[in-house]
Amino acid sequence: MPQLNGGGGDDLGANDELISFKDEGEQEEKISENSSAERDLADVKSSLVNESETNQNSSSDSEAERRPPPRSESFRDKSRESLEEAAKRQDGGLFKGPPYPGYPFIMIPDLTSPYLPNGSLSPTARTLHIQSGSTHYSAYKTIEHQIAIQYLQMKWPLLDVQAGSLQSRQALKDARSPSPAHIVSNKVPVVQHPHHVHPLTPLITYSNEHFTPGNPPPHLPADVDPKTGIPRPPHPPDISPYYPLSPGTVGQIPHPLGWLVPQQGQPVYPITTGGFRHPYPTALTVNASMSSFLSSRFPPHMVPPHHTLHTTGIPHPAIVTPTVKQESSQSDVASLHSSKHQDSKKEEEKKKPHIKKPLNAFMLYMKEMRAKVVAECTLKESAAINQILGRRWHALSREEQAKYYELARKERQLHMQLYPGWSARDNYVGGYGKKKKRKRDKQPGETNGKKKKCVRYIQGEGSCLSPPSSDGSLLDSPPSSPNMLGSPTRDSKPQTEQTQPLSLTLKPDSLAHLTMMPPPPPSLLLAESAHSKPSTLAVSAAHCQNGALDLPPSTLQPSAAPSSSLAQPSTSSLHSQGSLAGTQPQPLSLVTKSLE
DNA sequence: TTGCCTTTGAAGGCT
DNA sequence: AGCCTTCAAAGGCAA
Repeated sequence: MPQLNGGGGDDLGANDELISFKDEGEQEEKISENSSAERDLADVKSSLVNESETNQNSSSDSEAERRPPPRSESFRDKSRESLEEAAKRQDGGLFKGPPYPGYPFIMIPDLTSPYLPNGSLSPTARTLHIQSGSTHYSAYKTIEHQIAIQYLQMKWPLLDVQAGSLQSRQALKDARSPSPAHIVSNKVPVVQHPHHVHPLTPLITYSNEHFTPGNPPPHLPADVDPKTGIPRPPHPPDISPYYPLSPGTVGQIPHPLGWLVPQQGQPVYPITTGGFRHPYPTALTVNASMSSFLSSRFPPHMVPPHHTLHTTGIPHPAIVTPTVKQESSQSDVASLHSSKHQDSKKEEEKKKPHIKKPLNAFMLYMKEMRAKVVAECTLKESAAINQILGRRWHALSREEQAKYYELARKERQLHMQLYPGWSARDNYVGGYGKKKKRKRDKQPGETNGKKKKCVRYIQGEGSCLSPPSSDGSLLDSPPSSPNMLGSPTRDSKPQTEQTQPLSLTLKPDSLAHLTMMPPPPPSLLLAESAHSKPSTLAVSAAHCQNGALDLPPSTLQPSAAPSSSLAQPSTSSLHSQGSLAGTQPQPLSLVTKSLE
C-alpha cells in the first residue's frame, strides 16, 4: 500500500480510499507470491510514472499539446547525474531526509519569479514546461513521487520542472537574498486563464476573489523557531514535500494550488521581492507555498497586529470572506433584523470565516476537465457537463482515478493541517456561511417535481463529436471489471453503484422496462429516458463527446451494440465497445439496481 | 437575486 | 453498519 506519509499512520484518506489502497497493498502481498502479479503492479506503477506520457494518448489534443513529449532515457540519466551532483553540493541537508529526498516540488520555488512584480515576463515567454521524465523522476520512482509529479504536471502542465530544478536549488541557497537574477532567470510562467483558473489545475479550488489578507492561523501549534524565536506552525511531514521552499522565496512563489497566479483583471498581489518577512519564517522554511497558503487564508481578526508584515496578500481558496460571498444572499433577511442583531451576526461571521470543503477526487477531476469538455461540446450548462464528466469519471482507468484520489487525499490532509478544528458540518445550513438553503426533498432517482431546464444541448444542437480518445473514454482507458476499475471507492462498492449516474436519469417506468427485457443499448436507454421526462440532460450528455462512449462502462452490454441514431459512435468507438464487451462482459447491473 | 440543476466523493448525524 | 443529508465546483436558467 502506497503510503505517502512514509508510514506516518496519518492517512487521512477516506475509508474507501483506504480500502482501495488496501487493495493495492493486498496486491502487493500477492505480488510477493506471484511474480506475474508483481509485473502487473509494476506496470501500474510504471503507468503512473509515465502518466503524462500515456495521457497524451488518452487526452484530447489540447491537453496533449500542453504536455511535453517523452524524454529520451539518455537525457534522463544525464540529468539525474547532474541533479545528484547538484544535490550533493547544495542540499546542505536542507532536503535531506526521506521519504522525499528528491521531491520535485523542490523545484517549484524557482518558478515563482514570473509572479514577481519585477518579473515582467512577456506572456509569450511565460511558457512552463514540465518534463514528465525529470531527473528526480528517474531517481525516485516511488508511487508517491510519481503522484507528486503528476500533481505538478497537472498544476503546471507547461512547467519546466527539470530546467528549474537546479535553479530552484540555487534559489533556495539565496533564499534570504532574493535577487532579480535568479528571478529573471527562471522561465516559469504564468499561464493566464480566461476563467481566472488554470484549466489544468485541479487543485485551484479557490479563487482570488475572496482574497483575505492575513496571517497564519492562531490555532496552529506554536512551534518556536530556534533561530528567530518566532512561533511557527508545525511542519507536517506529509505536506512538506509540497512546499519545500526557503523563507526567501516566500511570497514570491505561486501556490501549487494555483490560486496565487495573477489573473485577468486582477493585479498581481503585491509581492515583496526584497526579503519577505513572514511572521512564521520557519514554517516558510519548510514550504514557501505552504506559508503563503497559511498566511493568506486567515482573516484580519485572526491575525496578530504585529504580523501584518505579510504583503503577499495571497488568498487561499478555501477561505471565503463572508461579506464577499456568503453574506450577499442573506442581506435582505438580515436587514429585517435589528441592527444589534446584525452587528452580533456580523461579528460572529467575522470570527468564523467560511472555510470551504476540500475538493474530492471527482471535483478535482471536474475542475481539470471541465474546460476541455466545454470546448469540445460547446456546452456551458454545468449540469450537462457534469453528467458528461461523471461518465468520463467512471470511464477513467484505475490509475487515472487514483491520481485524483491521491490529490484529493492530499487536499484533505492539507486542509486538515490548516484547519484542525474545522468540520464539514460547519458549512452546513444553519451554521455560518450558508449561501443557500438547499431544498433537496426529491427522492433518489427522481426529480423534486421541478423541471430540469438546465439543458440546452439537445440532439442536433451543439457539437460534441470530439475525438473518441479524449481522456477517460472507453477507448483509452476501458474500465474493466470492478477490480480493475478503479476508484478506491468503487472497489468497495457494488458493481451496481457504478451505474447510478445513468440509473438516476431513468424514470421508474423506464427501469421497469429494463426489468422486463434485456437491457437495450445505452443509447436507447438514454433515448427512453429522454422521452419519459422533459429533461434532455441524458441525451445531451450522451451526445456530447463521443456519444455512447460517454456511457458508464457497466451499462454496455456484450451483445448490444449501440445503433440508435441518437448516439452513433464512430467506427473506432464501436470497435472499442465491442472489444470491451468481449473482454469484459458486464452483468446487467442496471437491471439489478432497478430491481433493488 | 436566489436557488436549482447535475455529477461524485467526503463527512457528519441519525437510526 | 447503513442510510441520509449537505457541501464542494461550475454556469445557465427559472422563479
